[in-house]
Amino acid sequence: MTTVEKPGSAARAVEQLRNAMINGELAPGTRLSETSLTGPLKVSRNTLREAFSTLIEEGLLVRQPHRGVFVASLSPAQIADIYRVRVLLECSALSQAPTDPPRAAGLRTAVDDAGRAASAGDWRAVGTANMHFHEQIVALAGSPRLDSWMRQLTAELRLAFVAAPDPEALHRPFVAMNDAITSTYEAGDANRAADMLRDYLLTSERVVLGNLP
Amino acid sequence: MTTVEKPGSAARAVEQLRNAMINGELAPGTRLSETSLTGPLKVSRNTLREAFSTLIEEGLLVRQPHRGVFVASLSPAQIADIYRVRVLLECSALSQAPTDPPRAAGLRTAVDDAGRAASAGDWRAVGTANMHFHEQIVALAGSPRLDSWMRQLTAELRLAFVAAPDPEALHRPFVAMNDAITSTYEAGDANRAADMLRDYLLTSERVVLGNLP
DNA sequence: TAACCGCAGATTGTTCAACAACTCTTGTGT
DNA sequence: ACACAAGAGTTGTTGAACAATCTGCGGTTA
Repeated sequence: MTTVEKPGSAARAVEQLRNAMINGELAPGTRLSETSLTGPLKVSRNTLREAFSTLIEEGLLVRQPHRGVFVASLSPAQIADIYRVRVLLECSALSQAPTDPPRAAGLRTAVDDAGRAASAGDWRAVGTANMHFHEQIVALAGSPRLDSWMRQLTAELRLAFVAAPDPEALHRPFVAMNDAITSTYEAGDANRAADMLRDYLLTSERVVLGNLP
Repeated sequence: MTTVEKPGSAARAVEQLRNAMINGELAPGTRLSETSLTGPLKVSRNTLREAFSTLIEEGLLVRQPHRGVFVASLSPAQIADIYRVRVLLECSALSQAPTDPPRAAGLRTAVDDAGRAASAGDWRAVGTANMHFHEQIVALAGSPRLDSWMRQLTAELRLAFVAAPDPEALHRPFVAMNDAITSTYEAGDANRAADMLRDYLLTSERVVLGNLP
């Protein structure tokens, strides 16, 4: 007996808002008026506020009391903090992970997805696949909690991506690196793969900070 | 001009519920009926639901759709996961932290608080001080995000504490270890302190798992 | 002119009442 | 004993209302 996963109005509103932010339709800093969103989303103000609450907890929205909720915009310091945490989580997960084919499969499919999207020139899809790749790295640790936190990190980072003027420069360089890291891990040298990943992340941080508006 | 931090009804309800859970007045597994809580908390159902949302995101409550919200009860697997993450976060933060007196001060005050509470026989306060000690360890990393996550971990762990039959056995052994770890860190040997901390945590995990109801 | 003040107008925070959708229990029939 | 339908109770969602707070505009004063 499989649970049917009925969405529910609030969950649907959360999903729509999250997608709108990730797709760049809601730029960081945008103010989300309660009354003017009840129409398009077809939900009541109370339900909308509940949706806001969960997105605020996820860090995608920010509430300024009595002024409204805004799409979060990451400061350089916050981005640096995210990368500090990423280095910690991802390198630990990768270096301590035993090398076994089933676990490597998740990495490989993410790498392939990124390659296909890059060939098609769809840089937003490349970004999505890249983030999925890093989520798979953390998944090597086998901790549901770390998985959840990592998803939150990637979601917030995408807010910085959509604000960037040059998506190709942001995602192009890392497709090959993903491949190299995965190959090294598949070859059994997890520690060397973790070292490559650390350099990767420091480079990525510079690129992202350099692409801020 | 300092912001006055007006609580707001929702935030006040969150605070009351959280305290009630940490103090053991709401045992894990308890069902929280919406209608029967609007009275004591003096808030409307909608506001109460907003409070539930934040506590659910914090992991202290669990929602079963159309059935209600329940005080979270940690399974042994979840506790093991929490400790896996704690080892990762705390040991990393401690080993990579430079030794300087202002940072050590936070640790030392938490240790002293625990010692005083232990002398007074107030084991719940000892547990609180212990958790504060570990939050201070993570604070050595200087990452607001890790601080936030660590607070969440300690809050959830307290749910396991209140369900334990013997609080003294749960907290007594670790006061001295806190002191030893802090002294080692103050002496400049952060790596050795991190090793001690790892053993500490593995011991603590066994104690907590052994004290499950 | 420029700075300050106060007053509408709009928006958020919170409450209340109602109804739909769903779950659990109870009682009935076979 | 088992299946099933009716009922009661709870959650999910909506809409309207009011208080508290912020914003922007216009007027006053130096």
